[in-house]
Amino acid sequence: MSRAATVRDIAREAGVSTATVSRALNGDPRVHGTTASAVRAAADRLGYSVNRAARSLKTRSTRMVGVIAPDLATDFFMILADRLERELAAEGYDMLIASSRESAAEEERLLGLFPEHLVDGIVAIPATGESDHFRRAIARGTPLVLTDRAPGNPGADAVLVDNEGGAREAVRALAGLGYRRIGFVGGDLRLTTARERFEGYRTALAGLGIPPEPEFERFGPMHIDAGYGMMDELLALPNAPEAWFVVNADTHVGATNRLYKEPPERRERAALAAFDEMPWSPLLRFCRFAVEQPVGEMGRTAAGFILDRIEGRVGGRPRTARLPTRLIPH
Amino acid sequence: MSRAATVRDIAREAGVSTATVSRALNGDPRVHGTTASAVRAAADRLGYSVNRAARSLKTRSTRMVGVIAPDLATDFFMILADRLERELAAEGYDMLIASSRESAAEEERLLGLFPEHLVDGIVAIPATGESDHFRRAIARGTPLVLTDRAPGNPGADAVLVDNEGGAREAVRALAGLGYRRIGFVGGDLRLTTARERFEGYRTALAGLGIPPEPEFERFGPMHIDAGYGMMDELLALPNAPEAWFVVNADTHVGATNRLYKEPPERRERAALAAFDEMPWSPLLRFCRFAVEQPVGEMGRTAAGFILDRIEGRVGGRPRTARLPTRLIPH
DNA sequence: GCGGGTTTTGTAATCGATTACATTTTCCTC
DNA sequence: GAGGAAAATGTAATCGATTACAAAACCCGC
Repeated sequence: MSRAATVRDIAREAGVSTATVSRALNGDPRVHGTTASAVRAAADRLGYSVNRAARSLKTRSTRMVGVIAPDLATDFFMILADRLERELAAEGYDMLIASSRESAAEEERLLGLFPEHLVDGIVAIPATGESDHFRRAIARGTPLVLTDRAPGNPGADAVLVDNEGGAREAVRALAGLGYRRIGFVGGDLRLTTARERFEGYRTALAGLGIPPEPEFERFGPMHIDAGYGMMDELLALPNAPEAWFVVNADTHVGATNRLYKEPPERRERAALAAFDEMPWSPLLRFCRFAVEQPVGEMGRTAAGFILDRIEGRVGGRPRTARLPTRLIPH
Repeated sequence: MSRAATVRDIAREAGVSTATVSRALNGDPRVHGTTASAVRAAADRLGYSVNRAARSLKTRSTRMVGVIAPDLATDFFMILADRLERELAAEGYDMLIASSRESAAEEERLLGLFPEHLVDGIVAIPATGESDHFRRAIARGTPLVLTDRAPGNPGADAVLVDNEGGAREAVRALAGLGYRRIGFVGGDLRLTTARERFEGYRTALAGLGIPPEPEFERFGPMHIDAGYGMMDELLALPNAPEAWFVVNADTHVGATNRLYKEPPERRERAALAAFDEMPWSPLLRFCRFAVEQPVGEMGRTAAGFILDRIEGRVGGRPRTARLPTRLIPH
């Protein structure tokens, strides 16, 4: 392929200056209608497409928002990204996603890579409990919104859900079915989501007058295998729980998988309540309740926050939204 | 925030020229070790980070690969993206994802947006049966690799799976359980995946001496709701199938959901075989077989193809990889 | 301490689009 | 048709990093 056409080429082709070309193509009302059409025609003829590197070098804006997610294959993150994308598209912004692969170091690298004139702002789903790199990014002036998790207090806008309340409700609902021995299949307590859901679990038990039983509380990475493993340990206890609160969708799958291996009489009585309502949640045998997160609302709020930052509509004080969950019986 | 530091600032700070700064920061062996350290120190002191717009304007390369997926919330696409990302990261490339929202028009827009000096090449999962815009992108010189689906024959490299064989095997396996009345819960035949899987279904029946029954064959968008609807229609037939081949993970969820609503005696005998092995597939009640796609291998192959194109290691003739699936009994 | 090679560093052009400022053209009104 | 405001266009600087080419510094043996 030959060299791509530039404004210069169009200027020559249309017999005008590069200034006029640039203005015509960007819809500047100052160029005469006739000239504008001629320029557009020339651009079409040459198959012109703008060089964004050059443009953003000059304008310092890209109209793109970057999203950093810990993992591309985790449903919840991508559903959130999907909702966010719709909102941003409606405002004329494009969205780019990159994965931090659950690593704070990689996250920091992306936090540096993205602003280097690739995106105007960043929406991140923090990968770990680390927060210093977020603080540094903000100090550098990067418009930043955290979603789902908010480690430390890096002074960024944040869009969160009421994890504590959601978990509390779910555990209460299990108790409402008559269960007293309720296990906790949890996540790494350094993650705010995992910690808050654990607090909800504890609070619910306290409210029900059930003393906490440390043996019933398991923690691990919020993945399928860990869910399986934690359920395995809980089932091995001499006086095992019969109902479980499960911290998210992945652990839910793992825990369910493990339960399937139990003898029928034990399975019969098993009941789960899990965070995250997924399309397949109602199909999982033991799932009695799911805590639905307001993903659409989260996307909408995050889009609003980041656009406000980018377009400078809002001052230094960080905003936090804490959205309610909804308990869904299955 | 004040203006970000530039090579100029570093040059002043370190008492050298911008050329030396650039060379030092890019590890050019021609700069003296002592000078290089001094430059790096100055850069650190000023909190320098390169302006990629400026760099790629000059170098015409970004070491980034763009991925266009029809939908961010579809597991299979994101798992594929995840595997691809790992491969690219290993080669020092970053990956950016954007969603075409199942629209050829949006796909075309991204196909134009991405190369404008944002990425060096594109890996796309085509959204529709359209292929002209892919052809045009290639004509423009954009390094492009198609995955999963390959509409038309746009002359791009493609990484595909043996959809026909996978579906054939799955239907045979259902027949092996004794079923003769096997329904097809399918997808839009304009998509190569849907079409090839349908061919596999037909071929399997033919091989088994079972005459095709058009009433048993349903087509629609490959989504949960459509899966539910198609299953609904199939169950309403006077002499309904008792086993079903389901075209992908989403329709699988929908179809299963619908089956749950059937009276126990009918559910008892129901059996499904579905394309896509997901973590939760073994947990779905009626799923007897899943066709696993070699996602890791697809990512690896796609990464190899696109990097070969970007780095000009391969000529004009497009390459196609057709990878085998694996039947998994549940 | 001088010629010739090797390192190391510097100067200035360049990538392509945007835009401040300057200039020309158009269009009224009197 | 002169004068002046408004509209349209042009000139050239600019964004920040890279790099071709030029120049300087250093090292060596004799």
